Amino acid sequence: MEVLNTLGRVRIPFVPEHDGSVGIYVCGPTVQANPHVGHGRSAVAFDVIRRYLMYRGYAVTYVRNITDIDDKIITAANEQGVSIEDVATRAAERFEATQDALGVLRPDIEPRATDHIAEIIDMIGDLIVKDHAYVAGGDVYFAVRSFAHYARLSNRNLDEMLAGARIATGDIKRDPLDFALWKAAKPGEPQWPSPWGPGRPGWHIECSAMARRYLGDTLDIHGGGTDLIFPHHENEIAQSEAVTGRPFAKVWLHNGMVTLSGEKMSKSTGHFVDLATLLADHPPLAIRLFYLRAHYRSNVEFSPDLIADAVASFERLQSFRRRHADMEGTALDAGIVAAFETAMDDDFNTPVALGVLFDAVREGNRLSDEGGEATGVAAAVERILEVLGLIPEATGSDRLDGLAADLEGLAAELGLAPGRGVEETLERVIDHRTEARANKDWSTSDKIRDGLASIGIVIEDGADGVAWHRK
RNA sequence: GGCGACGUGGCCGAGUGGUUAGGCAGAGGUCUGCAAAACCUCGUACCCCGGUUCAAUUCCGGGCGUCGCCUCCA
Repeated sequence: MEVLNTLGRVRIPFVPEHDGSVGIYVCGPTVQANPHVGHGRSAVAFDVIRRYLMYRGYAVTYVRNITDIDDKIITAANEQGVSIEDVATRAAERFEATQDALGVLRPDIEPRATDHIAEIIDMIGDLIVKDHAYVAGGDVYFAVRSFAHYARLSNRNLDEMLAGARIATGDIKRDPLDFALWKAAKPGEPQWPSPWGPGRPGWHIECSAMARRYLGDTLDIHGGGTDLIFPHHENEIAQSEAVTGRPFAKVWLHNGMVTLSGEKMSKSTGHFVDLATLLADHPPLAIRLFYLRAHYRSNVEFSPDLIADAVASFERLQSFRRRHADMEGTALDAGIVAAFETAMDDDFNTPVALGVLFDAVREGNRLSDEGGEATGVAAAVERILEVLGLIPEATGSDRLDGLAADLEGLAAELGLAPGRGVEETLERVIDHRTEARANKDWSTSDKIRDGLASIGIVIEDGADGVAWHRK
């Protein structure tokens, strides 16, 4: 298995620190507002990486933080006249709802910054003792120049950065590039006691503290969006390595951005599409498929047409699964599985993996059309879909929940008594149509099909009977 | 300006020094009462200019263009 490490931009074999186990830390959201399509992309990218590592037999510990204290949360709370806990809790709930819908597995550990103030304070204290940080007023800053490897991840030159840096007037920092580890409390802001006076953590330190707490000094994989490379991940490296003297992460993986008419989606500019809305309007896993069509590292353009494209593509997979259900216990087609693994071993190349998947789908359908044995192919398809997280919850799409009244109405129109349950009512309606077809009463037959379609039930006449599914 | 990524058929999107990516859309066909689903066939694509090579979309150089980061950001 090979991955492209952002650090050094080199392809390297993936070898975890400890045999058989992998610790992953992914930067999660700052919970201040509703998630947009870009947040979903990042979550899905690392969810697939996690699932594939598990598939490959690693014991994965997946940590994704929630940053629940930050300037923007405070601003939002003040604007809405509620507490920061309210803002954070509500935003976190919405975030998790979208994650669930996208089929993103819950993290093994989901630490919150405000639950780790003690670890944060310890780490800052350590940095001061080691002369990598200094107190100024009630603030504490990291002294960037004290860390020789600073800016190695983003490949920047400190002096050139300085030339272009904003000069804040009256700055108490020793160097304009220094960043805050601890911010002195301002009136009306949430605060915690510390050796340097009451205050709150700066933005980057919580990730260093929490990653170390749960995964130790060296992470196998650290992930996040490309927009976090500088300064966030750069600062994490500086803080963590200055304390431990060990490499902070073996591998850095970064997902590309989602763009909208060519430009990055971004909360702050208002240039974004709300994720929950998108998920409500489409099969959520079709959105997941939309993300997976491009390699995780590239940027991906969003548009309604491209979503429609992904929905149609997803429907093809669904149709295949309906046709090839009940594959339990079947041996997987080895060639297909091997091709899938080759694709994923190559830096999690999901577009190629999807190519393998759709090749297999065509092959399976062809075999079935010819009356051949497609179970091995179908079982392999199912396995791949599982690893990619593209199998819908059984409880959702093909149940008749909520359609009882509609179906009974339809039955009544046809002069049929309702069945004992929705299923049976539908059965009676379909039987009635089958009878009509047998009598070549096409108008009745088509009317029933249209009626069912209008309540979201699709009828397909096949060689071996009538099949239905929900749209 | 610095750092990084990228320019592929109607759209999206992999990939390779010479041999089919894949998806969506489109055309024709098979099946079918019709429809849907499915299958078969069809598109000789690789920003421009040089260079290396028997051979370049793929390697090298230059140009043009797009995007990301350099400030909060997945």
